[in-house]
Amino acid sequence: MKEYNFREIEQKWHQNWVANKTYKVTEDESRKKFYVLNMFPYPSGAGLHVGHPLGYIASDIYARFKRLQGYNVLNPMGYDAYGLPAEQYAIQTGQHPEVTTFANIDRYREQLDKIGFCFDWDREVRTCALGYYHWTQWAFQKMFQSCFSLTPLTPSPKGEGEMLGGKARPIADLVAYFEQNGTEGLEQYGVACSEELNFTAEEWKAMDEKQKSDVLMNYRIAFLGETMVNWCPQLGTVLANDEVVDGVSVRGGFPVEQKKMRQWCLRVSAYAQRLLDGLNTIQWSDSIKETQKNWIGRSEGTEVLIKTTEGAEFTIFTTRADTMFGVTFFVLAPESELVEQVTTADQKAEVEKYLSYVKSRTERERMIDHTVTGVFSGAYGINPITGDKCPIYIAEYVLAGYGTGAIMAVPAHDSRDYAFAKHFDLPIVPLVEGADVSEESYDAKEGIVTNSPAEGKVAVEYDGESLCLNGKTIKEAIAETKRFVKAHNLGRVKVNYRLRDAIFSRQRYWGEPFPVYYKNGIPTMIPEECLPIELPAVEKFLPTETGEPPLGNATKWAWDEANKKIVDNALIDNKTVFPIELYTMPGFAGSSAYYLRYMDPQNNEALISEKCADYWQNVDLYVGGSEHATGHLIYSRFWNKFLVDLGVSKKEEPFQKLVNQGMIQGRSNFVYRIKDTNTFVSLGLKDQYDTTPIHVDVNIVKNDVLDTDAFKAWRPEYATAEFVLEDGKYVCGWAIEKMSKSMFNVVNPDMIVENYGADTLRLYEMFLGPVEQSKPWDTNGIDGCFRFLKKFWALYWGKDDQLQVTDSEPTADNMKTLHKLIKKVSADIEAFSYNTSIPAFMVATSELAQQKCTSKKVLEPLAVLIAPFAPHIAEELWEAMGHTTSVCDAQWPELDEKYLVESTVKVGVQFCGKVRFTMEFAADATSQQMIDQVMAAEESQRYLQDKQVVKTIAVPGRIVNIVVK
RNA sequence: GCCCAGAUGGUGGAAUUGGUAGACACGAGGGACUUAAAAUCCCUUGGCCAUAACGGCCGUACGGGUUCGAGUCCCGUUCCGGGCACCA
Repeated sequence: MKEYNFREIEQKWHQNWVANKTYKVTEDESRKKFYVLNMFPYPSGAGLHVGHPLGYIASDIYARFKRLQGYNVLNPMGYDAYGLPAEQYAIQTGQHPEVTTFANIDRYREQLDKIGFCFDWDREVRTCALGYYHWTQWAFQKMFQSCFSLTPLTPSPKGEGEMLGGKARPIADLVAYFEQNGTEGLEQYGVACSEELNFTAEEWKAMDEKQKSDVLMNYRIAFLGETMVNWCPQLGTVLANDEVVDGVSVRGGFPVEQKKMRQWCLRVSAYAQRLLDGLNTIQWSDSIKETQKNWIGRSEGTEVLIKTTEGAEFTIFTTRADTMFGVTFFVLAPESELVEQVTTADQKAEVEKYLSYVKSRTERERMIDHTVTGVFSGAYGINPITGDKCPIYIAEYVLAGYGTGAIMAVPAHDSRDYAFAKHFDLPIVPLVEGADVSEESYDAKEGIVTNSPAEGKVAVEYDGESLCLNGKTIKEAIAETKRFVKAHNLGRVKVNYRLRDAIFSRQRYWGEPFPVYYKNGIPTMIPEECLPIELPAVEKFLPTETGEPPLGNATKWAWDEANKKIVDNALIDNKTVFPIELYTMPGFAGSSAYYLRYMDPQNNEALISEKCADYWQNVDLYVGGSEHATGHLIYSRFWNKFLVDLGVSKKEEPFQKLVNQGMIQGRSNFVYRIKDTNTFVSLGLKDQYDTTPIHVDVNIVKNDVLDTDAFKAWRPEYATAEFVLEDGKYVCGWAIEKMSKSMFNVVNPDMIVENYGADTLRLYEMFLGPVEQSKPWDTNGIDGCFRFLKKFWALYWGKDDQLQVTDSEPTADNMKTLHKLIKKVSADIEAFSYNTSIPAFMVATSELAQQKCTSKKVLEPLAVLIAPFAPHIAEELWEAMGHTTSVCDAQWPELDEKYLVESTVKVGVQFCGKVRFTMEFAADATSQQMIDQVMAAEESQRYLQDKQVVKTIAVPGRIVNIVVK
């Protein structure tokens, strides 16, 4: 029989695919499109390990399957090429990050090519390529030139249907509005802003350029904002919220502090509602939708205006409007501007002391340490519902960044307020029937409201009406209070989101430069036709001595406005030549719209052409890790929605279906050295000695048995190692850990491909378990898949290297095996459960081998079925069977149920719910026929003896159960 | 604290969605072929009891429940993983 020479086969087909451009994709209106995408990798210096290709293989199978079904499949790949590691390497070595990045990309490409993916490499994108980041810069400028409002600021000519949740509009519309009305009446349009401003049309017209620029910044979607940012001193840059976990940076784990800085931001918060609503229209896992919902954090509540006895006023936000009668104090956030307005003269010293204490605490300390602290402001607020005067406190448990930075405290029904009240000995007034608040607060949102108002008391009257909530459920009480507050103008119903605007600038070198220059302090866009603005060369990649970002080292980084070009810094005169922005964009800038660029990667006129956008629409299947849930997957959705508003992107949601592949963990091996010796003891005997476990390279261990010679050669200090063996073998211990160099548990795909071939690797990665599940890599099982491919190969080859595929008619058994497989595999791929298809292939292969099937009518479709999983072997067999075109262009075999119809079925016969034996029934037997047959059967008699039949249950084709007593 | 997902042999994992639990693979044990090794093939492999043979009982983290019948549905508990977290 002809040997399965995978090395020869795979090399042959790699060359063939390149030569024939087998995976080239073009827009083809005559065929339905299907867009499969993987999260593109950051090309790190370590290269790919066996975990990386998991998602690529899964989506490659899907892409190949869809192509076989006749779809025009887009399955591209590229590189998220800007990033910290390359920059840090550059700082250490002076090597330009582009050099290391390109070297890493080449290595990635080489590794990827070995695995046989059907990527169309002509569509490759790199975020650091000029032709690519052109459009990142362009999108930023469009965001700068846009504001966001719920309804159009100009009457729309056709009264077009408005997008629920608002959309981006030209900032010019807002300027026109200001010219006419100032800010008057603006609130009814729902314009997203950093803070609410008030001016008249005259005041607007009287403003100078700088003032107008500052006002508009308040509304732009990409804006320069003075905000609290996550500053990481060790990294020398600010970070977005999703880049900080537990007060330290995700990359490097360095402490992060809060700092007020002027930074570029994206008004992601404006899209909060659309981001939330969109989740209902996409096929993502519940857990990731949940994560995004939490991150967006919508809460519906009420804002109420509170006046102080001193005449100041502030607004509080509450989701529990029903508890207005239980308010016993108010609390302001220490960072809030209200503190200054409210604090009385005689409490000023105390308050200042407290504020400096709060300032001294780091974000991390505040997060971990929840002890009750606070100070009395000296002022009292008047509860507009009850008329009661309650003290106003300042305390760090109230956050400035959420709601209005001020709350009403209801200690009876909020655990935080409760702790505060206990500490400062403030009254606690319960409002829910049966609630016991002597030990803790009653936070639950269920129960009947009482004590609102208390017996014998009457709430404040407005227009002859006063609020009474007694006897209502909490839900009803909330609704009633909202109505009352609104009706009497005491406040308004308000929705708040936890989602913050994204900080969009970084103090780094290796990122997209901003196409912005500063014209006498006014940030100004470099004209669109002058884009892209190329990242300038610098000598050093560190910040400058004066603390400016690395781009401050660039000598040619000034904008000549008249000549529209970049010139030497020396020419800056702030009349015609101006300095350019020194910040660069963050990592998520380039990765937010890359899926669109794949549709039309070479286009220099636009991000994508209208034609390509219309054809490819959005990603049908997106595969990637769930760790991007609150980062990339939010930013991308935001960015896409903005581009939809611009008319560039065609679908509200960029990724219709999302599959999160699990992480591949490492399986480490250990040897046990007897203390103070160079002798190693096998796992089973180690307890007899005093040993230290030592990580050993998993590549010199097979099935947990150490190759002792390889071990001696591994490191010089082990050259003289001695072993205490069990059964003549050295057995290693093992543990599941992260795959990393330091644990010597990294398994490289190249090695697997070298030893077993790409097809075996692909099969085995899928066989390991569900794609979505995290699991340890264990090379041990791979032999099973390799053996299977050899058996599969053997189906086609007879003696003397001759193909044994004949034109003979297939038997009924042959067809049954084939169609069972078609049914199973088609359903599995569609459901992304490849791990169960491979066993199906194994079973079918051994069945066909047993049947001695040689019929072309079976073996041809079989080769097509395996093509998505093991494309090389499929191509080889396809060619051997006389085809001159690629198996990729074959037709996915159609299922014919008629081969699966059984004349008889085997059914378990139960007595009293327990299966006692199996019986054959006619496939179309009715329940009654089955029961009759069971009753008459000889086997049944022992269970029926002396007993009475109580009940009979039969499901045709499934089960018969006789209950006896 | 709140929300989400999960727990099945020595191991990775199947189970037509309420109908013969443990497919398939690894590992282990036994055997065949071979001078030998590799490769290949065959048998056994959840636990306990039993046997010349048939067979029986227990078993899907734990405790209850619904049902003729539960790995699957419901209630409670434990453990592991993920998200959010002074968000009012």
